Amino acid sequence: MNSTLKDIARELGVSVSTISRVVNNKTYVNPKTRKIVLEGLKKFNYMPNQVARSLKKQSTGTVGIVVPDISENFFTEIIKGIDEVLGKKDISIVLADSSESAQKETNYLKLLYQNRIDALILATVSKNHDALDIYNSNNIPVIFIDNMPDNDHNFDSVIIDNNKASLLAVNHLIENNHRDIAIIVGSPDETTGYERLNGYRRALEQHNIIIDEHLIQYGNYKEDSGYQCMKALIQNRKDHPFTAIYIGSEMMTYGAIKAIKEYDFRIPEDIALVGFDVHDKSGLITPGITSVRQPENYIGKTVANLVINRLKEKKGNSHMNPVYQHIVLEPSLEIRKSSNNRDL
Amino acid sequence: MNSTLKDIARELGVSVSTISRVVNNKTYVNPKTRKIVLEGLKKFNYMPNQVARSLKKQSTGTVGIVVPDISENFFTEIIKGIDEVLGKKDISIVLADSSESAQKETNYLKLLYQNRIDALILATVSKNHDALDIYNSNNIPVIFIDNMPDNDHNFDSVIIDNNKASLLAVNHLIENNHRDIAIIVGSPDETTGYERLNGYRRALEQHNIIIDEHLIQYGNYKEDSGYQCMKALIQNRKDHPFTAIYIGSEMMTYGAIKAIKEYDFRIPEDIALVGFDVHDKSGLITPGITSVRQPENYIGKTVANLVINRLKEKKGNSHMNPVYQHIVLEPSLEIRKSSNNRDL
DNA sequence: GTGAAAGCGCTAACAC
DNA sequence: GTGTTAGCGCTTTCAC
Repeated sequence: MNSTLKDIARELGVSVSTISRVVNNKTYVNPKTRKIVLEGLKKFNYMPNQVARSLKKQSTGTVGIVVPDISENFFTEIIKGIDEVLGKKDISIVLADSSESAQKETNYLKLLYQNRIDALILATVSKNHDALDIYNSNNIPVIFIDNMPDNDHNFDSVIIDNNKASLLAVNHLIENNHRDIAIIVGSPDETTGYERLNGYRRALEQHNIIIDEHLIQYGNYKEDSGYQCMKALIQNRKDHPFTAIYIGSEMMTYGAIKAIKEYDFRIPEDIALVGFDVHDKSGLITPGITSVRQPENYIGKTVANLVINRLKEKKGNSHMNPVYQHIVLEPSLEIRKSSNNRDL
Repeated sequence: MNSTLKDIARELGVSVSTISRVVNNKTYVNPKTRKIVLEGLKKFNYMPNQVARSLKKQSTGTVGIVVPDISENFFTEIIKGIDEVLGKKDISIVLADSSESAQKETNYLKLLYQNRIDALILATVSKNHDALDIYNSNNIPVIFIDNMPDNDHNFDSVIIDNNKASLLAVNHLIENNHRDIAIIVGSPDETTGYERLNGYRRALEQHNIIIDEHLIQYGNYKEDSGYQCMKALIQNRKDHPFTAIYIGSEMMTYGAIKAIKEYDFRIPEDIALVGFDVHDKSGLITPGITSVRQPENYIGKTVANLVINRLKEKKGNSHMNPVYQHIVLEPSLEIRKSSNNRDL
């Protein structure tokens, strides 16, 4: 069995507080006793009980992360970035996967609160954030990534400029002589859907292209919805023709391509394509897919530093700086074969 | 601020223990007081402090998972399987990424112990498991996945039959008329390396093919090592010719293909290829890669059920059943274009 | 059926 | 420089 401070204190004939002092080496301890204690700790292989510590200190040294899907590279790369920074500060991470379910997300928010995480990083899929009230009222920092919350902004956030992301994508297609450009995008209830659609509209308007609302399809980020949306577009092609498509997520991109292939259209010759967040770890995806990319690692590091600052503030004043930070990072466009038919 | 049992007790004029009773609804409580208490709990939006609970109960309801790389689909799919089962039992998961570093792994084992996880699921990259002694002596179940520990087997495990995996892969190549088959495999210090190499040898021996030791390359599971190993094989090709290659991990497979392409060899015409754990989420990898596949979701669920059983045992006897379980699951072979040149 | 009280393992005043 | 003690929030035994 594991020994506690009390056990060791009894054994060594010193008080618990003395041992606690050398374990945490804060106050000065007589070098002689310190040595005795250190040997005792080693002998008993003392491992502090973090649970007891957390209870006493009212802080667990843990931050919670909730994402919709840990098998998406986009999220795992962010998590790694976060981990790189927080690990150095001895802050542990508790990771939860909401499986794109608002209900599960809410449950996790409660669960994590009960576990008294020191801060929360949230890639929300929900419109309702009442579960965050308890974080607010207990002064626990919450930082949004990927998606912003609906109404009030009592939280920090780190996202990319989704509007600009779409401008990059659509302008690129326009430069490649496309004017009839369709889009498959997430629900406008989420900022990632709303802002990306916005950018699409703006790009077209800037080039005086009249927007055909039939070329706009709303998906749910999953592969099958990309497939279904693409099918719908293709079936309407007679009345609402298009030569290019812009798709707002990785899995929907793969689904859409599946549909395109089923109808024997060629990419990019018949349909030029720009995706979003496409990670080709294999380097073998054919055709290479032009895609909007986000700086995942940097997002992760930025979020982590924000967390650290918030935690530092809290230790100081006891009240957080009420000015919330909304950090907006730059997306980029990775150009591959799928969009390039300038030579036709 | 958050209210505690004490706060609410004072407010309602009942004792702390009564409230605790209705919160956990174990003992019978007078329906009238129960009602009063329930209303009070709602009014104050009571959220139990899991830290205090854990300290008192000497159990956190949390299991730790340590994997070498959360961006590998192999691991995230396992984690999802685990989560599906444990989530239903209200057991939370703490996830740690050791980044393929034995040092980091050891640190996490200590950290997780200090956080008093109730059980540990470990995909080890280390040869030294001294850090697990403390788990052993405190009766905390440890379950290995993917790799087995070096010497003693005081732990449960859930792995696939790696030997058989190689038989599937190599026999398939032999059936496609290959006899000079190279291999890139993980370090023989790990069971995933050792057993996969073993199976490779056995398959060749069973077909009376003399093994050319020069065709055996040891990598470290990362992409670049696949690339380097493949390059080495190609450069020795004059003296040690081969027409097919079997590669023991996903990222090494991609690295190896990169090298093959650099030398302008064709797959499968010049070099037929079988990979391991290749996940093609896009469905667009060209050529399609024949690969050994593991039942990740099922592995996850199996591990989770083992955890649950161990925890149940512990609650009962206080001593765990000393018979350790080593569950071995079946790999399968997913056949695609990369290995198929039977028609040549 | 309910309350009082001990105690999980630790930290941090406060005394000396 | 070190020990004593209270208490973090909770569960659970033991009285009544």
